[in-house]
Amino acid sequence: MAKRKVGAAPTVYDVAGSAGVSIATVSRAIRSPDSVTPATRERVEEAIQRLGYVPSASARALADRRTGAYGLLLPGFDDIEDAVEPVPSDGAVRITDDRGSRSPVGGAPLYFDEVLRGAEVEAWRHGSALLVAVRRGQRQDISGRVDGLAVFGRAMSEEAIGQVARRMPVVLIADEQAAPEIDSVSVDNARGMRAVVEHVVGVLGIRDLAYLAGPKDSPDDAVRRHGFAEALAAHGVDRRRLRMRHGDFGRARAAAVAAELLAERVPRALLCANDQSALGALDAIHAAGLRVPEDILVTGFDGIEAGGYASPPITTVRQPMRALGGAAIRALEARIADPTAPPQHLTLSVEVLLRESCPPTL
Amino acid sequence: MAKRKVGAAPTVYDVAGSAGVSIATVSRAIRSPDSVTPATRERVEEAIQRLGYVPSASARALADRRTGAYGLLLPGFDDIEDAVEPVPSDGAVRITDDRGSRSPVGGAPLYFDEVLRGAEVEAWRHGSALLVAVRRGQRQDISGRVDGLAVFGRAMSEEAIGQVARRMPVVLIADEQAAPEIDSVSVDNARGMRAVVEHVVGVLGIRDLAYLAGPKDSPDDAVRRHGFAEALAAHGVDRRRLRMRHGDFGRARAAAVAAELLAERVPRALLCANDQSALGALDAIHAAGLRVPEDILVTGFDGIEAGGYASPPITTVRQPMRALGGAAIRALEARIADPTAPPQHLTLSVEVLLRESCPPTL
DNA sequence: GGCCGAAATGAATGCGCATACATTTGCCGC
DNA sequence: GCGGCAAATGTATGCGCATTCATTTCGGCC
Repeated sequence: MAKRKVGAAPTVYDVAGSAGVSIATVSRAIRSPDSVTPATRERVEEAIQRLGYVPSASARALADRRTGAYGLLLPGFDDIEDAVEPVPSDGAVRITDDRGSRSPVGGAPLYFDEVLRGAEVEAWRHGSALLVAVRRGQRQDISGRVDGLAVFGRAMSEEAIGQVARRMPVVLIADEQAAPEIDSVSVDNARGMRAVVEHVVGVLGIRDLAYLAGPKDSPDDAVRRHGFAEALAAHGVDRRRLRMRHGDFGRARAAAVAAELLAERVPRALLCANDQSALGALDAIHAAGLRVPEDILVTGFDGIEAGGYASPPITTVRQPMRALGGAAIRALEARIADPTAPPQHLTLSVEVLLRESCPPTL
Repeated sequence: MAKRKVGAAPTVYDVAGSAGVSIATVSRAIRSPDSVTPATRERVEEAIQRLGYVPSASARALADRRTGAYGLLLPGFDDIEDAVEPVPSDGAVRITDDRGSRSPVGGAPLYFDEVLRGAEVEAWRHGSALLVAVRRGQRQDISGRVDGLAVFGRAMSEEAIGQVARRMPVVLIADEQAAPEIDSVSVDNARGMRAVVEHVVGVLGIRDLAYLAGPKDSPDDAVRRHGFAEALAAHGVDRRRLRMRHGDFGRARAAAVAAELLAERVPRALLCANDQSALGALDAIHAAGLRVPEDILVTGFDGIEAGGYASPPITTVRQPMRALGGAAIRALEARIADPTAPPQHLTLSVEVLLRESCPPTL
């Protein structure tokens, strides 16, 4: 057994010594097994096993001039910025009456989980690792750690994106209004929303709609709003009859805004820019003593899990989250393979899920 | 401006040349600004700005002998293994009647998202990055990329964990039955479940219970089951009157199992090992035409978002997911700081959220 | 058996950074 | 104005690996 400092991870040198070959041979046995005699290869592999050798990704990255990792930048939320103090169990279990509160446990939309998994699987398929970062300030430190960066819409300022894009491939996720020269993958928000409106207006024949939009600075929201407007126009619905309010994509705010809107007058259908808003709208509707779908129809957008458990379950537009994450990584890989190709903008198709809050027929 | 190959990322050498100093000074200006004259520091910083220099994490890791990254290993699920083919939008939007299906959109529990964020925040607070991997085979390749690994319960075989633990700190998340010599962080499953039973039996005075457990090989489930049994014993409830069935922590299976159980006889309360199971139980209960909580009480465990949106909202035990992730990273940091300390096993406290499915009083 | 070319292997170098050690600069007091 | 010392800066080396180029080994063939 080769001598090496205990505690330190074994290196190629240890393996080489142990197998009685040079480090070059060890390296080759790993990277291009065919370029090495079967006999020596076996000796090397045996030594690797024996020592429990694992190549240092850092050294490899340095020599290769690529890190073998991609970064995924998720949006942060105010309450996410702070570390949460872990409370060790002291034996007591707090018991809380949580009836009526229905507070979202995390506060943050949990739907990034799916995107993350999609991205991770694709990255590893390609032999790369996935680094995750949550937006916080403008840290671009990750750019020194990865070969490419997938950025969620609004997770990074345009300026910061431009900075990073100068030194490595960047792909924008779910941000259709992105700079046209930067690759992007998104879902077909406009068509999704249009399909919903088509259903409500075209199929159900309802012309008395209201729209609960997202924040004014959200690109997603802008696109959905646009799809909404298009469909209305196509059906000759008077824009002036349409009432629209802006929320913040959050449930609480949506409930407040919806309440105002209902107090004014109850529309036959309330279309919401996302599921969280739709859940908020339901809160307000229930509070007003109205029934869904009898008195008012509600639709959401995103396909979050909770939407299917609401009462009634919310008609929504399901986004292919997993595929979105995978597509983002593929876009990075493609960009690395051909840095000179024109910018790619991939749009994934969505699916309308008709549920009780806005059924197939009335 | 210093000459450098275009396209290549600038290095310390470029910065040094541009600022008219040596690379050592550049390095110091970055790492320990105080050890450098304010004047030179400014020159260096200016050059860094000008060139858009970002240190190579790989080179730094090599020199430092630490990567500055932690790994988080999430459990994978069968359907996660495969990459999802992105479907480009062809203009058509599929419209599906999704009434009654209530299919979870992703299939996978989305609650890792919270843990991930907790871990990421804590890691970055410490100046480290977070690498995410999804279980798939036994790949320990990540061990060459990180300084420590946080492993979710069941995300890795015991043997593989032992392997990795030989070369770097490992902390187990939510796996209380873990090898005692490996650090772990978990939530107080036993006390949480016990508190629920205390409420049902002690406060509500119900003695006719059934338990819908998770998979037999789940450590989490074992612990919850144990807490359940303890509380029963404490209240002198006859174990033989208790009916228990094993599910798989999934909703569909739970619905099937619960249906069997109900067909046999309807208990006054059905306690479930997790929220997904409780949702499944609700499905079966509704299908059987029973009312919750009038005919039967239901409780879950985990505090997933959907539980709060169910009809009725499900009483559950909320786990501090975010804190759990943060605590895992802290444990790694502590272990790195003192490799010789005895194994630490941190248990975070949980909270019972009483909601309509099992209210504070009847 | 000896020669030649190809395959296998080894030696040496660089990737970008941190740092130990060497050198220079600056400052103080006399 | 100079010695002496501390602070500032520079030089050189190694981190672990991939890879180029040099060297050795092996086969085939005459």
